Amino acid sequence: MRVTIADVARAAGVSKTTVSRVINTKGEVDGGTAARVRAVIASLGYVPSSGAVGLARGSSRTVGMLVPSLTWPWMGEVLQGVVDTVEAAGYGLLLFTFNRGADSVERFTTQVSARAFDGLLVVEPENTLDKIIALSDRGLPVVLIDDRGSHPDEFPSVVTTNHEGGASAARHLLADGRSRPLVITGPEQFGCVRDRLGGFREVLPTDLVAVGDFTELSGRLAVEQLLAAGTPFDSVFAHNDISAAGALRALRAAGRSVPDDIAVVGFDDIPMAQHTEPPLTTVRQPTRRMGETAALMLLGHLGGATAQETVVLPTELVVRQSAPLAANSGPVNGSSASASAHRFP
Amino acid sequence: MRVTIADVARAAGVSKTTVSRVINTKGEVDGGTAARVRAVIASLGYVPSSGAVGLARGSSRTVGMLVPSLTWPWMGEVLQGVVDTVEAAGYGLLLFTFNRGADSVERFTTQVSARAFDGLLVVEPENTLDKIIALSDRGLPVVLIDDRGSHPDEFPSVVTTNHEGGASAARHLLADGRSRPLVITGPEQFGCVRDRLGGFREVLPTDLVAVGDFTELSGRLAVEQLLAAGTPFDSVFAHNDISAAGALRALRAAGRSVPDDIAVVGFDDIPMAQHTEPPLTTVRQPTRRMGETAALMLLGHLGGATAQETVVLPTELVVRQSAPLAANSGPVNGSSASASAHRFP
DNA sequence: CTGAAAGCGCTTACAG
DNA sequence: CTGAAAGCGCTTACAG
Repeated sequence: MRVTIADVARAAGVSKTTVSRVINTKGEVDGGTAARVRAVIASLGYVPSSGAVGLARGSSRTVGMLVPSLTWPWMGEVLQGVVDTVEAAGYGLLLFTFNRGADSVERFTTQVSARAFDGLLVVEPENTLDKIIALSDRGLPVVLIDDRGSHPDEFPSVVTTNHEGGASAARHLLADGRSRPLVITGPEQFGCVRDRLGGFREVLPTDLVAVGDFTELSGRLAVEQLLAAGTPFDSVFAHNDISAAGALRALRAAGRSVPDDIAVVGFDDIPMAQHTEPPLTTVRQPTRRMGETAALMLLGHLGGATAQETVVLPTELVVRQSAPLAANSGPVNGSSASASAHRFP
Repeated sequence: MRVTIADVARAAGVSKTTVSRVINTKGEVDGGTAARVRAVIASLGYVPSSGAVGLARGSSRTVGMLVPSLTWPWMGEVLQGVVDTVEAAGYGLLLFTFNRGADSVERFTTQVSARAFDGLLVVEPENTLDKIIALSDRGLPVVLIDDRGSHPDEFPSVVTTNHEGGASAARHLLADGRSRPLVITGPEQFGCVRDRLGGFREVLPTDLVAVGDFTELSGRLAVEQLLAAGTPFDSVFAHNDISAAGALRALRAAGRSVPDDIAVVGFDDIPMAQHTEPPLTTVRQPTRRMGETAALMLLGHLGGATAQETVVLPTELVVRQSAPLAANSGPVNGSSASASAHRFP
């Protein structure tokens, strides 16, 4: 059935050892012999069995990736960055999710111990950080894509500049003459939420802070409550684009004009941000690059490089109509994110 | 280092064969012996090496999945459906993309031949259908998630009711008293586009057809051109939600009210559809279930079931404000897709 | 009910 | 430059 290294050896009139050397370009092989072996490999369509190679070599040339959910709006970008990098290095990517609770965890841990992969990329372990630490302690190389800013120092991680991102939003609003901002945060326990809020307030102090949960509803309610209370405000900084969309909806329903009455800035720059009404000014997370960087770090580690520390990737303020460059400055081209991007180093 | 089956056998005072039998609950084993072996396995933390098991058994308990891109708005749902199903069956999922052209294809084909996985799930092979067919011919079980309606009969596939989906959009508009619809299609070569258009026109004939390419821009331009030409129309059926969003934007810019002047219906029900202004009535593709179903079909096939034919999953019209149930019937709750869902079998 | 042995398809010292 | 042999960690007839 399957063509094996033995078939190639036989057809080429050499030993399996020599075939192996040709395949892996390891050790000296006579030029003519090598050419002959290669010809046979091509004609037979021989491809080494990854399972056998892995068993013999003790590694699988595969990395695992563990994510809480695949349907979050920015997860696709992270994944794409990871897959591209991993594929380019000739590795495979084994994907796992943690969405069925204890059962998933159990199954996953088993797969790990089975050495189905050589290293692991993790997004947001949340309640499973201890499990991951245990795996890491057992010798599994791990790199964390830390979008929650949990700052564990057990393993290298890739994070973004949440503090500076918050500050950039504040500077933008300040430059636009806004002085009474409402901040709609995510869950308080997240490090990224504290960082974004801290960075924002350092530039533009405010006591109008509504604790949200990253949902559209929480953004809508925050604005509705503030409007109902009659508290004056001239801008909104939401900790993610989804809750910013909720804020936009509440403002529209209340007849407030964005950005004339109220400017709105989000966080993430998910695809939807280009399609809200008006298109959303937002602090872009470099999600794809975070994926690429984490994969590169892990591959480097597998290749023997010494484990790196935390790598910080910069956010980028993307200016669209919900908070243009100057107050009432008219329409801004919002369909091209990079064209209208404003970089803060 | 690693705990092997030999270590377990030694510690339990039995042969590797017996340990293997206990692990796989295969063949008769004395109850006491089995209990002892299990205790040793637990205390040593033994987990079989997946590579070795795969080599010995000739299968990897892993399925591959090949997608053109991970950042498309509905890909996350498909992936989630696949991963959930595959994980529940104790299989691993190896993910591949085709985004670096010939290079990716080459690398991928190699991985396949390396038997890194037992079966393959494919989304939209597009220009690589011949490659996939070749793999299938070589004995690799393949299931296609066919969102483009290319209808190849080389392997089993999961599709959705594009024709009926188009018809349901037309019935909805017709019931709302609309008679002059503009259809904004996707690329003409796609089977799904022909099906959606055909289904729509059977119910609501129209000659206002703009060939788009699934981008926001194409939706915007189609509407702008029709408005500029002064051609009257009272509704829009766009072949995906992105181009529907473009249509919404163009209508808003032109001062046309949606849905009072023009009703708009999209296709897909991507997350963004809930956040457009107004929220979008759309024909929902059961993307997650398509992923689950395809995975189930593949696993069944691997388990020895005879290969199934094409499985067709129904679309579902989700009614939101851009085209409510009756003309000018006022606000519809658009935040809960399923609550406001209208099923067509 | 249990075990010795062969075999899955490779890689890697070791020897020449 | 090349090959015989052991070994990676399992499973599976085969024999008892």
